[in-house]
Amino acid sequence: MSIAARSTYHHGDLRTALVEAGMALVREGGPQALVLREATRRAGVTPNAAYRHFANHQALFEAVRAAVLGVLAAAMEAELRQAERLRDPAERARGMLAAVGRGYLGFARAETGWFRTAFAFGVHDVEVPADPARTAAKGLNPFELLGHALDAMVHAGVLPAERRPGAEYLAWSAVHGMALLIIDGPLRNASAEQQQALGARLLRMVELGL
Amino acid sequence: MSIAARSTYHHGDLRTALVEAGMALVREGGPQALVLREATRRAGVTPNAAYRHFANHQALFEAVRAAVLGVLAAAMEAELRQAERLRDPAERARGMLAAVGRGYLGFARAETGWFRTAFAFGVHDVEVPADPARTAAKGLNPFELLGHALDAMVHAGVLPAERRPGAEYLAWSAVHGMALLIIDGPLRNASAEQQQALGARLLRMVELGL
DNA sequence: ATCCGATGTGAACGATGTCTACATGAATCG
DNA sequence: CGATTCATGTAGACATCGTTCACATCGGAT
Repeated sequence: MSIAARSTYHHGDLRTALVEAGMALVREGGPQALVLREATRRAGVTPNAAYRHFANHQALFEAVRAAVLGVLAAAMEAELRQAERLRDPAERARGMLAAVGRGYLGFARAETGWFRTAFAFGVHDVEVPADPARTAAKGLNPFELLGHALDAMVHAGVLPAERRPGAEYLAWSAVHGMALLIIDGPLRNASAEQQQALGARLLRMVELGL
Repeated sequence: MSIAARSTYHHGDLRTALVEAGMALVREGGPQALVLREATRRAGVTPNAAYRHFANHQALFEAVRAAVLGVLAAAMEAELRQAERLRDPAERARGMLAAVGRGYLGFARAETGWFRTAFAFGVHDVEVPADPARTAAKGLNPFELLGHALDAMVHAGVLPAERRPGAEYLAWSAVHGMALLIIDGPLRNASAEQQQALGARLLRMVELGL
């Protein structure tokens, strides 16, 4: 449905075809790899056709980023579901925070190109992606998932309520920063075990220091 | 020395002229704003002249980044010098860690374009910049300054020695992540007071959780 | 004084984002 | 059912960018 030459004059659903081509480009190569002309090429269409669906390159990029954020959210939710099985409420709440962090870091390591794209030049507002198919049931974005975990911690008495406001920024800072150190920074050559160990230690630091 | 048309055929010191032009470009506009041809234009020189000093665009970019890292290190050292005045060793060690973090976050807020450039697509190895004039006496890079502060904490008994190894990654993660949230993320619209308060709280979290 | 290596110039190529004008065809409406 | 309209795609062009190849110019070593 992407590279194939099309018989009909109209494409059918060029918009999503372009976004999907963009996601493929960006998956390896990161944000720089999103070149409008190549995306149209893969969709079997003239470069200008893209302008019927996106105002410019940046608009296409934002659409791709939104889709990528949906994938990230799904990865985080997958981890969350495991933690939610824990019986003890305090244990579960702590597990949820760790799960959110693990999902985030794991995604950064496994899908570097996508991760870089998701946060290229800023986290922005982390909008919920428009495509509901790619989003999990609740439709929460990564940031909201983190808030969810923190709420659970307060509810379970693991985190004092007065420290709840703003806590997502502290936790997110730590995890996001480590993700960058891992994919591009001094930890990029560390073994997977070392990376995971440091990640776990970071999450303990956050939990302790919050 | 930059825009001026030159009378001599040879420029004199085109290499540093290009780096300085690049720094100006990147200061506003961030990494994307470093366009080779514009840098040569500002140096009053033909585009190809750049290739006598840099293998390609990326090489020029790396040179600019190195210079920017030097400025960042200087900003951090300025903050450090204030903390080093404290008498009580424990107090001083803790103050040094906070100073390093403050310098980092302050630089990110004050020089967004430069900060983005310094860490565009990865922290890499954070090399010491080649230009000694821009570097402070010790010639330490940002990462080493952080290690310095942590060493002081161990020495002062504020940080258990067994937790020292790897601690720079945890601290850097937190501070770097928050810097990104501030310049591009959900905290970009927060007031300077809120940003500073969150920064201070983050640093307390790190100190406590390390 | 002469040569030569370092440095800068000139013209060109392919690629990219984007603009303006034109072509096509599916849906709407008489 | 046929004409028209409007969303969608095409054609061609432009400015800009990074980069290459051949040539020009100069300053310092011989």
